[in-house]
Amino acid sequence: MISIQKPNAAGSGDLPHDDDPPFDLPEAPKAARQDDKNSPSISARAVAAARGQPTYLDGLNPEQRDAVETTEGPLLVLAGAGTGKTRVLTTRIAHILATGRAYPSQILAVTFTNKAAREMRERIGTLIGGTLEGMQWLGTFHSIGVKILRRHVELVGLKPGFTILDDDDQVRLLKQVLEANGVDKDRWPARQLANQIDGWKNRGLTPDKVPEGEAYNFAAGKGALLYAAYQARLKDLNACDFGDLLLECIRLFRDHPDVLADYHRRFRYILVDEYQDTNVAQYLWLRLLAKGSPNICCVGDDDQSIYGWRGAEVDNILRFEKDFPGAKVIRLERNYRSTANILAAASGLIAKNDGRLGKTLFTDGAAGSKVTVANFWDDEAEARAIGESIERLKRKNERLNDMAVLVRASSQMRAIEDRFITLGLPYRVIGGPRFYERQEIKDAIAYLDVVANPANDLKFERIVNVPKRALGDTTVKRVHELARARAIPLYQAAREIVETDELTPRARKSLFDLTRSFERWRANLEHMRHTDLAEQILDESGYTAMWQADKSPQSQTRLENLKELVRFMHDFDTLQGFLEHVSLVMDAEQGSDGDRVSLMTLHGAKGLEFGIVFLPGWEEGLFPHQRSMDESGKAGLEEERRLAYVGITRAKRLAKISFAQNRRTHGLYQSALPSRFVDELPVATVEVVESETPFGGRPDPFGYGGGFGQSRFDRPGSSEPFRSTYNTPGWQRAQQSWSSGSKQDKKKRSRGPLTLEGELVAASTANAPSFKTGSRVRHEKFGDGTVTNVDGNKLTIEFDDGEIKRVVASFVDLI
DNA sequence: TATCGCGTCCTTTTT
DNA sequence: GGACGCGATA
Repeated sequence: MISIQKPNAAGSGDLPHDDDPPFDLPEAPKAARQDDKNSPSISARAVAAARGQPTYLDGLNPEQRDAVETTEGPLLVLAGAGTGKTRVLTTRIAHILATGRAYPSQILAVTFTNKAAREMRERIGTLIGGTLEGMQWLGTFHSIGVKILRRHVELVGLKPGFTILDDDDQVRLLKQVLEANGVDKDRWPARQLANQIDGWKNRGLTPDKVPEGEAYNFAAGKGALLYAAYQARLKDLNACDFGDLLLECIRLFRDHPDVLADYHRRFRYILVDEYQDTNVAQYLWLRLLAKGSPNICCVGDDDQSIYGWRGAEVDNILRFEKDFPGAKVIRLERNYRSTANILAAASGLIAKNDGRLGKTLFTDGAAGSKVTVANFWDDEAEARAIGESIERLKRKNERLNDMAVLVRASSQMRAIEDRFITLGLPYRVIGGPRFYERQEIKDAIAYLDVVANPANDLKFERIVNVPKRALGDTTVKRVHELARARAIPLYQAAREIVETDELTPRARKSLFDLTRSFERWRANLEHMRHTDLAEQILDESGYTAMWQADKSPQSQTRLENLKELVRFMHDFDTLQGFLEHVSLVMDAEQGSDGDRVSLMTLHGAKGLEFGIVFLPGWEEGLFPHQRSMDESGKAGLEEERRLAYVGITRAKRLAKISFAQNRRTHGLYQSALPSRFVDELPVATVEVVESETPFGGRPDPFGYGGGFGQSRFDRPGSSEPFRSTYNTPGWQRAQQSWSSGSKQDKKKRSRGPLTLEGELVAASTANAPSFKTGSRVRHEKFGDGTVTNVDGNKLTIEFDDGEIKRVVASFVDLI
């Protein structure tokens, strides 16, 4: 019995449980293994059922069941969209546990996101009845990577309590590296180098392994050298970036076979979610770990591989059978999510891709409605139509929660959001800047980090002059020089430099005060609750005051976010524990209150499902995106097509595709061609719809739309001249500046289908503040303004930037 | 040192 | 259209 090297004390919160159960526990019951390959007979199941056993297998279809019960040997589960992938994965784990094949701590289960890990944990818990305990190796690639590294810190050349750099830190550090190596940081931006290095790390390349040709991509051949210098700096700082969490593990496993052997003994079963998204480093990591046990089960869908641009290798999944000889492949093709028409549309589209493993989704369900395709004059008309369509559906008792608008690029969101705001349609944006990525949260965390860990130079640099305290570049540079010369952390250098007269008196005083504050806070670390300390730090540093003094409309939200942060810290026992969580789990559940339409990118929609899905912006250049095609050619186009496939398959009942003839891009009004994907949809599954609003554009008979004639969605004969001037761009521009009550506005409202106004008035008068002409109000997005007209629950507001907008009252606050 | 105005660039994004 | 970064200026 070999015991795993004791984890290092610092930063290992999970220490007490870490080594149990011991590895030499009695073998799991052998009898249970006999039915591995063949499903138990009906009578055997009846017997089992009588003993009250595997209810978790109920309701699985034969393929799913096969995937659950084939526990031994390599297994690839090709799970099409909506075929019960997560169910198989979680049931499989429950099965392994229930049949005593392994203890929870002997199962390695990897996901990509914390959310997926969390969900899996919960669902397994439900299956086995209760909370899942002891599955310490269920997590993301990165969180498991850190866990392994923390247990063997000294072997990888790090010290206990090493820090994990976030994006900002990484770029800040690279800037220094560039400067130190005399690289012109205008010509060679740090951001670009960061991407380059991430790319190398994704492919498992250490500085010495970077192909010579590629090393020349950056700064005239200095690429690999800068990469090496960056790694050296990381070691100095006792830090690593996300890529290192895997690379260092790989190095550890290769250099220390004994350590790897320990993990081999430990992990009897390995499960991997979303295998099509793994990159080379993750693949190598898995390969090394899987050498100990053939029981590796990867679940994925080559048709949903949409992260090639960040290093995912579809090839990993395509190659699975070669990599793991004797592998069994199970296809899950029975779809439980979408109607037959939606499935057929998606399948027809994805069939245009080469190099697939190939699956044919089917359903026993109804044919359902055809996928609709509509064409609009421009992006604003498209947004208007979506808004009206949603209102109409809502009146038919559809829940907003069950609808989503999926866009290719976030720049498409603005037009749609604007429309929703005007209509008063509640919506939520998914995947916007997340909580921990917000400036104020990062700043606050930087303060806390420096208190807990004075050697964290990058965080110190982040907040040294935030709020402004007269410590500009020149001062920081001096501190840097001293730190470098003496090989000490910046913070210590700051403390020493204030003892000299190297700085201007003003800077010296200011820096002295700052270091003294940090000393004070650090002294309080011992005897104060970390939440109280956080409040003290935010107050005394002047950080809260900085936002209180800020007059921008978002400052209030920022202050609330800070409060939320402190509230969230209560969930942790120590500051250290909190910081550890934050560095890895940049993720906080956002409130999902109320009935709201979801708005997100197609990438963000992966794994989700909605009854009704709107897919706007299907235009050449936007979708497929030009850049994707320019940079990656056919592979890029195929990835875009997979993205389209992902989009359509999110829909359960209704998928509504649309494209605009004109779109505002980069501030320019440009004409666009329908996406080739539109014409690739199988004709039988599609219904071309007339624009659903009076304003929807038709191909322009006077020649403007000349370029659109090829599409089979242009029906000669049905074209009419503009029925009015409403669909001209000029009209729309004019419309923006109208105040309420104008003739056209009334006309517009009465023409269209009834709006939700009645309902909204009813809903919002309950606790509506009383707005009147002249009221000063604040809008989350548009800022402050003055009410110039009140019309029921709709306000016309002249914002301070001169914009006049009509907004539903519930979107603004009195100030 | 802080701030303003100008030029540049524009997918997707998790850890 | 708008975010960001830089250089000139107060």
